[in-house]
Amino acid sequence: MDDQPRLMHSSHGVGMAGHPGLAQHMQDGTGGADGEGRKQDIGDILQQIMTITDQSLDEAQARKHALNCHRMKPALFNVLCEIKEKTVLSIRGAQEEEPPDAQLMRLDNMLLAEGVSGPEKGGGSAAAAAAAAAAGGGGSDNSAEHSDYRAKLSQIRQIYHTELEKYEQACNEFTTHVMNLLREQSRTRPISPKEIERMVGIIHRKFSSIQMQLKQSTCEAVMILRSRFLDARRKRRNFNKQATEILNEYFYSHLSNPYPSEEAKEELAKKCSITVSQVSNWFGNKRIRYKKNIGKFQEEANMYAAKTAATATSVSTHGSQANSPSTPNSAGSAGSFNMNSGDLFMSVQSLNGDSYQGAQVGANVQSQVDTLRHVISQTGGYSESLAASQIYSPQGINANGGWQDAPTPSSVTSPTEGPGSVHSDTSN
DNA sequence: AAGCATGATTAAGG
DNA sequence: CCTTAATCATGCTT
Repeated sequence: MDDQPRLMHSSHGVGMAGHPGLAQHMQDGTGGADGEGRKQDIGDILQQIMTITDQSLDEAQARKHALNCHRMKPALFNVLCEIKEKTVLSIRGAQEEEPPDAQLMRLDNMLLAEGVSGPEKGGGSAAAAAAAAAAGGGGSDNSAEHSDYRAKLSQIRQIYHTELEKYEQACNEFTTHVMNLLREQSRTRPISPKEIERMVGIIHRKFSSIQMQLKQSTCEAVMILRSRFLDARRKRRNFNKQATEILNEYFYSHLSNPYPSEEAKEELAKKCSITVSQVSNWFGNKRIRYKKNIGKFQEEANMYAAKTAATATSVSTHGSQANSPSTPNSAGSAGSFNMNSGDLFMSVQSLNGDSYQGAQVGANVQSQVDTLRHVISQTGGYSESLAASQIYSPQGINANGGWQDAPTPSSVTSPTEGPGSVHSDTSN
């Protein structure tokens, strides 16, 4: 429409030069009395049709008008109608229904599942959650990566929607345009509503194939984003120091049974701002690595044991005020434990042997026991290596490597080499 | 760059 | 589904 002037301008001269006087000839309507004349007339018309593309628009318009006014027109129209009647059946038979495209359905489903084509705002976060669930295990991850992912997804979503809208609009425009054309043409040639319908169908199909491309590329983009997101998850980042501290604290204060319950995991996860599955991972790794090389973790164990022991004792002595993570005087308390480590060890043993199976109170006691034992082992390590090794070996880990069904600590194993060979690496 | 530390993943077992 | 044990892949330190 916009380029009408351009078209007119460019082809004006050609049209006029190419067919001088044709219109005038038409309008004159030469004598229809004899067959010769009629034949020639039709020949002219055909010629005109064949060369119609060479004409400029206004010229064509004029011609069209002339044609409409031509006295032969109704007859010609009728003939065309007859021909049409005969052919329309075959046309209709050729193009009927189309099976719902499986590919398109897949794409639609995926886009819906990704939240790209779903409802407005909730879609993005839902997709992120879905991705998280697919990636990890469950639970909502609360991190920057997520928001990043979500932002990118919504960006994709936005592009998708604007493009889709554009296509839809273009499709509608084109359809109405074609329909107008057809309607106009229906004055000159027979066009049934069915035909228009069919045309519209064709247009829609064409556009929907374009839309499918859009959907496909959107899907691809989402997949890429997602895989990158998953890679980013796989690409580990160390937990921050505080989180590690909390986890270690729990681990070493539950050393005889370092299997946090679901609730405990949740709480740890919350405290460390990581997911529950990350907590599980951490404990899994920690257990296995600790068990594999207890000696290596000795120092760490002592540290955390002393720390929690200090807080624990401060709790038990001072009653309520407890949770200052910065333990006041870990060294001092360790020193004081050093004095009567033997007694404590005895009591620890008896406690450990009797009371920790199952009950919550037992577990509580047990954690204290663990803590104390660590402190003892630490002090023992400093004073006498043999005691330390004896104390250390029965950490609930039996010879088989089991943690739960550890035998009573009194059955101290330890041919010199056990995990208890502390003296060598405490200096490290 | 090498080597260790560490979070995540996977296979196997219960 | 949870655990262990092995392994991967990366981060950090040396």
